[in-house]
Order: sequence, then structure tokens, then C-alpha cells
Amino acid sequence: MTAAAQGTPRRAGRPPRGVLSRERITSAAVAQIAAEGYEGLTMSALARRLRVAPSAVYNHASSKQEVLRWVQDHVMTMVDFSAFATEPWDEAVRRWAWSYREVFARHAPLVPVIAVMPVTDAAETLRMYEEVTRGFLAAGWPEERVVPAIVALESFIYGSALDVSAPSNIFDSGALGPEFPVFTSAVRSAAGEGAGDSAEGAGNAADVAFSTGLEALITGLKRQLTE
Amino acid sequence: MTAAAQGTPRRAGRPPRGVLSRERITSAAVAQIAAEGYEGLTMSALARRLRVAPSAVYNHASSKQEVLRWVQDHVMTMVDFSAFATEPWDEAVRRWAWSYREVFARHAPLVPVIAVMPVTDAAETLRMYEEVTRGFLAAGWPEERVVPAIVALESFIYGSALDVSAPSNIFDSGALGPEFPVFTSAVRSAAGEGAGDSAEGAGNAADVAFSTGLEALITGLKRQLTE
DNA sequence: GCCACAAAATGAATGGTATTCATTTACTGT
DNA sequence: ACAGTAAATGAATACCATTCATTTTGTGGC
Repeated sequence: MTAAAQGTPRRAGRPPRGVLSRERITSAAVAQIAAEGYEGLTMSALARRLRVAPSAVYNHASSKQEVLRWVQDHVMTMVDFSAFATEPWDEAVRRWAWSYREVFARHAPLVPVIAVMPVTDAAETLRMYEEVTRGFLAAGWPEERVVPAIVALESFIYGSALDVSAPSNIFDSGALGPEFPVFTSAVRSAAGEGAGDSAEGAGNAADVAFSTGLEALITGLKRQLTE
Repeated sequence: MTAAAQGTPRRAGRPPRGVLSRERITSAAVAQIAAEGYEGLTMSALARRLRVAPSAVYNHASSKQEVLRWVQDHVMTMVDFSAFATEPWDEAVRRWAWSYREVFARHAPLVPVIAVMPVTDAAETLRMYEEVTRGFLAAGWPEERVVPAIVALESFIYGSALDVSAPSNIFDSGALGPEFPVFTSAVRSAAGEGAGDSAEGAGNAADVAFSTGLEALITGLKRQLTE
């Protein structure tokens, strides 16, 4: 009665109809993350949610890392890249990047996973890249420059997604403040810029930084294209 | 004889002269990382290196997270920001960013730590920010725009540092390749661009993307300044 | 100089983690 | 029908960060 707490506690041995699959595991993992966050995503909790013993998961996924890769590919479906089909290049990049950042800000622990993760078997991720690449080519980008540009944008997006999850007082120099007056003053004046409120200081500061960097990247990349 | 393996196995009780300190713990952690990487940095291994019982560390650091924060601040000293005192703004940013990325590419597991980490008590980190801020102001940046610009650059740098540690075949779409022909072709043509060799394909691809993004950011930010 | 208290070490738990393994059962292809 | 494989259970493993009781020593107030 360890795994299946409710109802008839399935006895050992292969069940008549398959209980697990990549899809069911992935969606249970996503649900578990939504319910209790990434710290709450343990193999035990995942198995509990699937009404299964922890070891059963290993018949389908070779490791927790693999489950995280499945989650990552699923999360990619939430990124909106539809603008590449309708909007001009810079506006499409803008909408895609904001959406991309927002999604991964809510899944910050996946960011380090992505970096080490080959795109092989990640169909949804590839679907996005395919469409984004199309958009770049349609805007007149030479083929060999597309991938570096996408990677540069993605790097900025991932870094910014991490930045969003930082606490609002990240730049509070505390007791050391007087030793670094120039920076301390710059932090204060930047904070005053966004909103007078103290509550939304953090989110807004991250948004201002993201906007600054994204607009710079867009104009800078466009410039590279024409020179 | 658990902790101090060699020589006289110090008996329990406070030792005559302090054995541990923030500095000694930090340098032992850095040495351990250099020797066995971040997976090798466990509290046990750290204690073993310090010839001390694992629990002794907790008299000085409240958690492993705190040790990582100390390491992060120490790693920051390896970032070269000296160009801000001598070079024009864009060249100074360029040198700083390349150095920054190189250092944290070798310490990629710290990147997610930094994001959530307030700068309080991180003297070396503040030292860098102070100097970089000075450089921006000297180049004519309005004070309230400096911090967002730095954060934008840092976000790009952190994301790029993660990108460096990605495997070379990260964009290998494998069996799914034929389903995504446009992207697959773009990846191939980008790979051909850097170097004909296959060995340095990865490092070079990451370098090309970093250069692309950094130059775009520099020109884009400069443009924002004059408009 | 004594004494109480705080600081800093040891060593033995503790609770949680991913993962593995022997075992059992059922589906599937020949 | 039978052999082999896939998929479940439940118990066991090896780590890992962290905590706690205990012991010893340094230190500040009288």
C-alpha cells in the first residue's frame, strides 16, 4: 500500500493496462510543479501523484534529469512565437522574447537544464526554432547568421528569466553601502525611475532592464544586417 | 578520527587556536571545485579538505548556500574590469564582458546562485559594480539609466556563460531533423561558418553568438544614449 | 584571578534524496 | 502454448545537508 494510497492497492507485477507513459509522467510533473514548485518535484512526489511506486517511473525515464527535459520541452509550447508569421521582424522578435522570458521566469530552475540539454527528441523546442528561423530568413537574414543571432537572443532571455526571480533587494548594498557611493546612488536613482511604489519595485526594475537590453539587441542586430 | 585523518586526531572541544574562518572555508571550497568540480563540492568533502568534522563548518556558515555565496564573491575578483579606467566606453564594456563570461563559463553552476543572491556582504562584487558604474557615468550616461543597462549586459553574460558549457551537439536535431528542414539547414550553415574543423566547433559557435550579441548590445545601447 | 557565558570543535543521529535490485505479473510475438 | 520482455511492487543502498548533545577552550565582567 505504499504507492497507490486510494482504492485497491495494485499488487506487484505488470498491470493489465499500462499505467505510465512519457505523456502521463510529463503532465504529472508539470502539475506537481504548479502545485508545490520545483523543490516539491521529487521522484517520490511525482510517483505519489501518479499513484505508483517511485521505482516504476524508472521503467520509462532513465533519470530525473530526463523527466526535467520532458518538462522543458512541454514548457516550450507555452512560448508564443506566432508573431513571426504576421508581424515585421523587429515586432515579432519583441513579442516572442517577452513571451519566452515570461514563461521561463516561472520555470527558472529549468534554465540551467536547458543549457546542457541537446535539442534532440525535443520536438516542441524544434518546432519553435523552425518557425523563428523562417521569420529571420523572411526578413532577409543570411542563413549562416541566423543561428548565432537566435542564440544571442536566447542567452539574453535566459539570463533575464533568472533576473526576474531575484529578490527585490538584490542591489541593496547594506552596511557596505557607504564604501560604494557611486553604485549605491545609481541603484537609488534607477529605483525611483520605475514606479514610486515600493511593492512593485522588483518586477518593474527587471522589466526596465529587459526592455533596455531587448531594444538594444533588436536595433543592434538590425544594424549588423545592413552594414 | 573521522575528520582529521592525518596526525593527531584533534579531540572534541574548542581548539586553542581557531581552525576555521570564512577565508579558509572559501579557499578550501575553491580548491575543491578546482579539483573535483561542483559535483565534488559536498560539505563532507569540504570538511575533509579542512581536516575538520562536517558539522564544524556550520559554526561559520549557516548553510551550503552561504558557502556558495562566498565562492561567488571570490570568483568575482577574477573578472577584469580594469579597462573602464583607461579605455573608451565601448571598448571597456567589450573587455569586461568577455572576461566576465569566461570566468563564469568555468563556474556555470554559480550562475543560478547569483540570480537569487542579494549583493549585501559581497564586497568584491560591489567593488566591480562601483567601477563599472563609474565608467558608465564618465561616458555620459544619465544616472538612472546605468543600472538597467548593467543588468541587461549581465543577463546576456550569464545566459552566454551557460551556453558555453552546452555540449557541441546541442542543436543536433537527430531523427527529427527532416521534420524541421529550415532550422536544420541554418544550423549546418552556421557551423560551417566558424571553422572547418569539427573539434572546436562548439566553443567557436558559442563565441560567434556571444560576439554577435555583445556587439549588438553595445551599438544598441550607445544608440539609446544619443536619441 | 575567578566565574559565567559564548564560541568552536567532535561524533552520532536524522530525514530526505535519487537510484538500483530482486521479484512478481501480464502482455506479445513466434 | 511458450518464451521473452515490459512494467509494476517493495525493500535496500548510498549520499547528502543539516541538527544536536557533548566537550573543551577562549573571553569579558566583577
